[in-house]
Amino acid sequence: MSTPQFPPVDEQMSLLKRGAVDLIEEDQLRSKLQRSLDQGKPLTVKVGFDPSSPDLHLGHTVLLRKMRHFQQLGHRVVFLVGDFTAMIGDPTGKKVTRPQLEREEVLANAQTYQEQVFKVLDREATVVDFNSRWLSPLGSEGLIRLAGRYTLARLMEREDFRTRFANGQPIHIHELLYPLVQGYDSVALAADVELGGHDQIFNLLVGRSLMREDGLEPQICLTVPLLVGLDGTEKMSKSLGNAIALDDPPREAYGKTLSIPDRLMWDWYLLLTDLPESEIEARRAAVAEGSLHPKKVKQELARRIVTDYHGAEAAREAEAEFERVFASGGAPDDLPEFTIDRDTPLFRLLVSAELAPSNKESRRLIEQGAVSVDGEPLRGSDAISSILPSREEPYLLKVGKRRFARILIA
RNA sequence: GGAGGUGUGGCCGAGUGGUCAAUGGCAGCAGACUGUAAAUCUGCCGGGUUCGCCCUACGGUGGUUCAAAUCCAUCCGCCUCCA
Repeated sequence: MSTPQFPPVDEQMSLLKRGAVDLIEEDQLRSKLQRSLDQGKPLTVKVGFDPSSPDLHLGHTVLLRKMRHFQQLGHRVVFLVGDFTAMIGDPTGKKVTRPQLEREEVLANAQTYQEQVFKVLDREATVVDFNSRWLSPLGSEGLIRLAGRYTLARLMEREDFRTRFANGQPIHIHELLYPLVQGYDSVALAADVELGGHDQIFNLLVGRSLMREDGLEPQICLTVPLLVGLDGTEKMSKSLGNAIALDDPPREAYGKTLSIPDRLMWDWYLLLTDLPESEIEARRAAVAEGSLHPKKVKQELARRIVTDYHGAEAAREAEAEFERVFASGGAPDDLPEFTIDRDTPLFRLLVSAELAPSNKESRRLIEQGAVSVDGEPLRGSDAISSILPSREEPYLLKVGKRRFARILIA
């Protein structure tokens, strides 16, 4: 095994600090890096993942990219699947009746997770581990001993617990155990650094304390911000519908990126690309003084994001199509095609072609002037039951801005 | 173990016998406008319809009533307090 070549400490620090929220403690990270450089030994970087929701979006990649930074510098990144913690994690208790199945489910999720994660991470350089490896053998005795090493008062420092307690909302015991168990993972791995989202800072710090108590050198805690989603206010999350999923088709990812508020794109540049910060600043300044159009900058961002997950070719196509559809009112290339019986009234036709979910909605859309045939808008209550004459070539139907289909009248 | 509260459309939340497909907000959809799928304004926002109406829906079930989201019984879920 060859000795890894690490870049100079200052260079490492500047990459690692990019976009970080918390870095506890900066000096300690510096000396760890120095030592690793001197001894030619990589740092162990721990990142925990709860495999309960396998659909990754750009928000998750902020953390993944930071992991990637460590990998680029030659460090050892442990992708820790919280398979044990996920199994005790459900507070409603509805799922506890079938622990066997649930374990399978967790493992299946972890698998899906990994497939997506390696779009960002270097597969070769990633160590995948499972925390059940040490948490299962711990047993109830070990768990109680672990619980004896922390106090309620310290756990209640966590804002989440504090406010829930103050508001009379329930806090289940296992939730209190969570930070401890997560902290124990750090002890088990003897982590040099733990990364997480900013919301994880409390748990990361518990790991730091437990390590110190165990006589280990405490881990560095480095957090990254939660990415703000498409709406420009809430954090990106699938349930809020403001997310770009990693497996969103290129044109979706492209269009969604262009729809973010302008002010948000600087953060996205910082957190979702590796464009040097000086260049980001240069663009920002150029936009501010009016010499660069914000759309241009945002298009570049969208292109970069799509390129990362779908390749340069897909990004070019997505951009061309976006221009065609939205800037010039054209239609995309590959459209779903339907063959419809002749004499079908328009409102039924829309439903058959999956352009409207129900007859009622279909009527509404037509009345509101949302429907056009071959580029000609159809409007009004007369149009609802109108019938398209049959002909050789298919009709191009458009509903709203984004729904298209080709219709062939049988 | 005891006392009380609560369960309404995708979400939050009004409504306490008919005028309720159910006020309002959010989300969503559409139109106008725009560099944008942003912002703003306007409209729509359970389903079917021969446009008369009809069907489904207010935790589940059963009942009272000409009529129930609203009353009664029972069951289920969630929450709080006391022990």
